Amino acid sequence: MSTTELTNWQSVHDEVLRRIHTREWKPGQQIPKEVELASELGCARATVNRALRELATAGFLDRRRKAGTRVTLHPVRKAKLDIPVIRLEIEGRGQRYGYSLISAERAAPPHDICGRLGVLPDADMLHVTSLHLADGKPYMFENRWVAIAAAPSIADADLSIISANEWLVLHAPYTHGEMAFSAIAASNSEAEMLGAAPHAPLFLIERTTWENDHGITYARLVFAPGHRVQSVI
Amino acid sequence: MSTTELTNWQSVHDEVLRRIHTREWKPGQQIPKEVELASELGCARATVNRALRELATAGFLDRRRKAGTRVTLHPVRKAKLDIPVIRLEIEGRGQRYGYSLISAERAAPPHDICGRLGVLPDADMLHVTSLHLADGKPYMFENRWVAIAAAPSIADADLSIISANEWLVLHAPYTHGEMAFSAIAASNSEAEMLGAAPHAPLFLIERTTWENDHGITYARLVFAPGHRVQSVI
DNA sequence: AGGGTTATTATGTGCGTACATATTATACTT
DNA sequence: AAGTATAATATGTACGCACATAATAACCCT
Repeated sequence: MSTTELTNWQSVHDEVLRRIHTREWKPGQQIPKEVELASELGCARATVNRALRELATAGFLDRRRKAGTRVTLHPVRKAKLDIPVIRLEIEGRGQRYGYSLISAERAAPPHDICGRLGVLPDADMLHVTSLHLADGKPYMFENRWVAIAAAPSIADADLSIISANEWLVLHAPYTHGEMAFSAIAASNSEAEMLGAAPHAPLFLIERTTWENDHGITYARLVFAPGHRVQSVI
Repeated sequence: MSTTELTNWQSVHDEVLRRIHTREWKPGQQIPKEVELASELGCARATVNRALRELATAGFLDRRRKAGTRVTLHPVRKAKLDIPVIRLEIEGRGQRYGYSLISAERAAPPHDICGRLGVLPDADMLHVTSLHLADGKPYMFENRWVAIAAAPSIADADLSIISANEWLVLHAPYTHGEMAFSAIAASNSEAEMLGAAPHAPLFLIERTTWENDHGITYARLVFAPGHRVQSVI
């Protein structure tokens, strides 16, 4: 055994992943316990623990106290999807960002918004619609409802300069949220706004955010034709 | 200072997150160094380190050696998206899973597939099309190319029983992959297959997977109308 | 000033020990 | 046989220490 010692958690991580990929350890199979691996690889148990922990959160391993560690049977792969502010998303692609406010008015929320955000039908809300541009061309149409109670100072913000999207990120951080992707047919107004044919297939993102079970905002983001959301696995 | 001591990393994590949310520590601001926080909260530096590390990977903090730790200015929120095998996705929703193979034949790959997977135009590939059903109704149409060199034994698999999707997960684990979401108009054949109107907006997922820069498979998954992909932020 | 070298410093990580906790296996009771 | 208390065990984590590493600050020389 002239095995070079793996004394850092990264190399242990890689070695374990290698054994999983080469099927040396098969799906469902139990792998050696931490102390055994530690002595085999020539490092401390804490180091092995760190490596296996990362692999478990990544979905490659199932770990349970006393029961030990085994290779995940059906590895539920997790796609990681970065969600920057729209402006940074566009600028990051080397394009020029543009923004134009279409409307901003206080109004009572329609019924479905109440349900989504968990607010009362007579709540004081801000309804904002705007268009985001990339290199001068329509990129995304934003239709957003904001609970003013959750972010009072947005009433004073000049939303013709900074988008509600970006204002909220800066001033009303959320604790958690939901996001849903789907495909819709362009309505007449959306088609006109985004320069698409009527009934053209458009990519839709719906985003709802809360701060401690207190609804902040619901946004309906309709993208120009051809939009792709990409992600690494 | 009768502060109760936070002696586990979870509580330190929560406390730091609280200070970020309450704006006690503002975006861009530098937070106390690990040793200071440790003595303030009454725990070891390693404990603080663990908590801050998790917050950094979650995107709330920016950490750099010597420069210290500061609250992220534009928190790039990360959407986590679980990608189970289609069968489990459907069964997990309490529906009955069905599967029917449409075609499976060896063929030379079209030009665009070569580019995506990085294989030669004369490569030996398997072209599989199939339909996945939920409660007997069309759910998703799968159009897949598999590099036989990357998974030779798939030539012997009975793809009328197990879907190529599931077979590959079990027998040809990948090291990394790409996934793209978009909206398309249903082609005539897709419309018929999925029970949709021609040109109806359909949700499309394209998935490409590699094993160590060696292309394995490219899949084009077209979903029945109304499909939504949901994710938590 | 300018450019390059050297100290300083905050985070990153490894190690050994100790104890906590969840879960399983075993022994025991009825 | 069934249920219940008890022991055994693998992982989870806290701690203190040491050293590695990267980035900045200070210094020095010309």
